[in-house]
Amino acid sequence: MATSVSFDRLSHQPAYKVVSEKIRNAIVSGEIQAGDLLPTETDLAEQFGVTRSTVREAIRLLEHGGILGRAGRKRLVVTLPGTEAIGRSVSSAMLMHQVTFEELWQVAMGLEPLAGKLACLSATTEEKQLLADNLARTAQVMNDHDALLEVEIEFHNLVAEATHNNALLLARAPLNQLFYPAWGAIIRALSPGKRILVAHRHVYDAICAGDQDKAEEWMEKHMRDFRRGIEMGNLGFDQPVQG
Amino acid sequence: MATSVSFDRLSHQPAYKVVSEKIRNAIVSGEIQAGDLLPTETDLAEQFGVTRSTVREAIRLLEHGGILGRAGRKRLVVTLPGTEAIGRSVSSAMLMHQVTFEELWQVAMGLEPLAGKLACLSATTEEKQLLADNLARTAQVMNDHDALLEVEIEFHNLVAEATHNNALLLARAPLNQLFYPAWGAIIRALSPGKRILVAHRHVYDAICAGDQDKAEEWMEKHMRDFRRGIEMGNLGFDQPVQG
DNA sequence: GCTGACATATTGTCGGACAATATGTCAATT
DNA sequence: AATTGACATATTGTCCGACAATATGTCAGC
Repeated sequence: MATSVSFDRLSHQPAYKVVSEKIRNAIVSGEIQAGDLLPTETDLAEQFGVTRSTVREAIRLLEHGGILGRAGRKRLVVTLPGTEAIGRSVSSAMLMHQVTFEELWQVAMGLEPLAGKLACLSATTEEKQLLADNLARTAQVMNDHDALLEVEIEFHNLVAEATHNNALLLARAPLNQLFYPAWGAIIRALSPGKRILVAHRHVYDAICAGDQDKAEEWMEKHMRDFRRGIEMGNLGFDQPVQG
Repeated sequence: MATSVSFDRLSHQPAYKVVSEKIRNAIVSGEIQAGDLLPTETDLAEQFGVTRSTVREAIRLLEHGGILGRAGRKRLVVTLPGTEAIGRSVSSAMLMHQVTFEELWQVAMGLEPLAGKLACLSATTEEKQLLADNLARTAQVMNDHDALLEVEIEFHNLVAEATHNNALLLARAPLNQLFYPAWGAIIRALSPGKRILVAHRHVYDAICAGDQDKAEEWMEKHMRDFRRGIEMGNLGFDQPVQG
């Protein structure tokens, strides 16, 4: 017979990918710190023994993940991928997967109450103050739909940040992004300023009092309101979210 | 006075970014379906009126997000970014943010029990069968650490898939990836095969019975075991996760 | 010390070139 | 008829060199 030996499928990775991986490793392993400037393209090209074009392609590969950013729109800088970068890429994936409001909401029901609960444990006085400021502004703009949307989103972000849990922040970033337009539609359709303010106030009180159960419970109520809002506004709860 | 008019800060986006955005839009908006072949680089260059190098950089930008993949290592194909692609990019972000086990675990405590609960509503008989198969294999390999790790991870993935909630799948992908090594360490240190099997079995039973509360509860117990494992194994519960 | 002029460095874009490899075509062979 | 082989073609990966636009640094002059 002929097939006595079998060979591994040899993987001829393109150079730009190899270069990209090397740079990524140097970054993730901490060899290059966040905030450091990357060597110039010409330098990198020399070091790796490839052309500048190849280096450029490698860099683009990393740039989108938010690992690399520009400092003053020239030199590239190693950056911590923030929630925006992650939110963008994951939420566009969700869009392509035709995720429905219901699916999004279910995940948010897992994460937002959790955020409220955890915030009770770790919110600093500064963060509590920011929440208080937010509440005050909410009370003022209750009838201005656009402004209300802003403070509503901000409130949830503040609570999430108060958890000091980066994993949570990154996980909920895409949800945030996708809910944005939906919240806007609900607010315009139902003017739920009052209900929002009440729920937020309870969550805030709970956080200040360190009452985890109450924070969790009111966050949950708040999210259920959101769901009812979509249903009542006939915004298509089982429809794919729109970008 | 001089400042009667004010000019917008003109944003001179580099061409490769513009091209990348245009392609991305065409994809996300559904103008190009997943599975479609992208035009060749030369074509794109002509259409956009730029050089091939520029097009290539634009493509690299999208390639990393998993939106574009290769068909047979030549032509580029529009692809749905799967959980692997998302998992990779988000988990590397979490690594850079020095996320601790505790933070990860907290998020998992929000998502895994939720997955169990939702799976009760939507698991098909096929999926239940897959879970049953997994349980059978788990019983067999209980003392083989590597194999046990595999089936353990698989079980959680199967439950998550049984929810048919893409948002949930994408959100938990990075956690999965980061827990992997930790699970391995726990299993090697404590040989918790028995406890794992018991918990899995209860979750499975609950899913088959459609008992949401029970599924949620046992998933929670299972995750608490995981936490105790890290603590008992002295694996540094408040330490940053290692890649 | 600040300003402005100037040199320099770095990125963004272009154009062309070539090797390696898939893909398609078509005749020759069995 | 199906397979094989030879050949032309298309497409990607990589290289080179070039230039414009723009930050950045330097240094004289006020």
